[in-house]
Amino acid sequence: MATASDISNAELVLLKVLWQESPLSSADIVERVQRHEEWHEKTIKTMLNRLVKKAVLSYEQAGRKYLYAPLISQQVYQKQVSTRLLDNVFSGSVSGLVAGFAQQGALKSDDVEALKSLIAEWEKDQGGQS
Amino acid sequence: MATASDISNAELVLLKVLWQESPLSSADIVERVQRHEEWHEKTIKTMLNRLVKKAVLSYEQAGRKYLYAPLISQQVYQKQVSTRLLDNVFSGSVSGLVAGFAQQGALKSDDVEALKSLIAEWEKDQGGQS
DNA sequence: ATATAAAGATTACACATGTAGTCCAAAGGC
DNA sequence: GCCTTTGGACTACATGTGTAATCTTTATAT
Repeated sequence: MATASDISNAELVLLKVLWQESPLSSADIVERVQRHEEWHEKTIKTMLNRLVKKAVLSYEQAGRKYLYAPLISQQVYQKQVSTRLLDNVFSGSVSGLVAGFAQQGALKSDDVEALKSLIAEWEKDQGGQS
Repeated sequence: MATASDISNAELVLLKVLWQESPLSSADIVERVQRHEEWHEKTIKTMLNRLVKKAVLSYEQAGRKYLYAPLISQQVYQKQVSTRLLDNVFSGSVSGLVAGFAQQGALKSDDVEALKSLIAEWEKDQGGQS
């Protein structure tokens, strides 16, 4: 099974494209990737191949082309990498993680509103559950 | 300058030891690392060497030994990796990141209390600044 | 039909990383 | 003083990753 730690930074770029829209042909992927990265077409195709081998992407044949699609969802990926960061670097402390962002001024007012809702949710569950 | 992305997972283990206590001799580092990891002494010494070359660690000579110390603080490291995760995987949305944890039940009541304080701080600053 | 272009498969190569082994010099034990 | 151990330096080697070029098989344009 494909785990997020098997996905390199460069590969993540392709995955992001496919999270936005899939399935896509390699030509489409190349075109979209090249909007932001100066990567050679051959490079991108190599990465597509490796991602298929790693079972991160699937493909279906359409004529003589392949149409690629992600086998791992963005949600699952996000969960995996953020959990690893949390455990590995912040000893499991969510607030420690957020505190860093607060210091850097990375907290936007939208974030704060969303955090308040999350906290309210959490407290409701807590009341119901405990 | 040493940036957090130059530090591999295995190397991070050594760095964590030195964040707890430094400077330490290689023998001490080996001993502490081996409390948790089954790594050969030679392996650990190779990594020490590489970390020095990468300017992640410094050393001072003490007789015929070296005493190693981190050149990057845990705070700076945490900031770098969490910012990279945030930008790269969550498009800069702190609340998106936290929402994932909330779903997984990774939020502890300590975290929630700490988050409330952070929010209160943030709102105070906001009032003063805007 | 033939030459060319396009898709994917295969091969290439340098640098990073995990995982040690070997070499050499200094320190200590006896 | 000689042998063994210990510290660090250097060497080794497989696998992963970034970055393509070449090969092979069609499809297509003329």
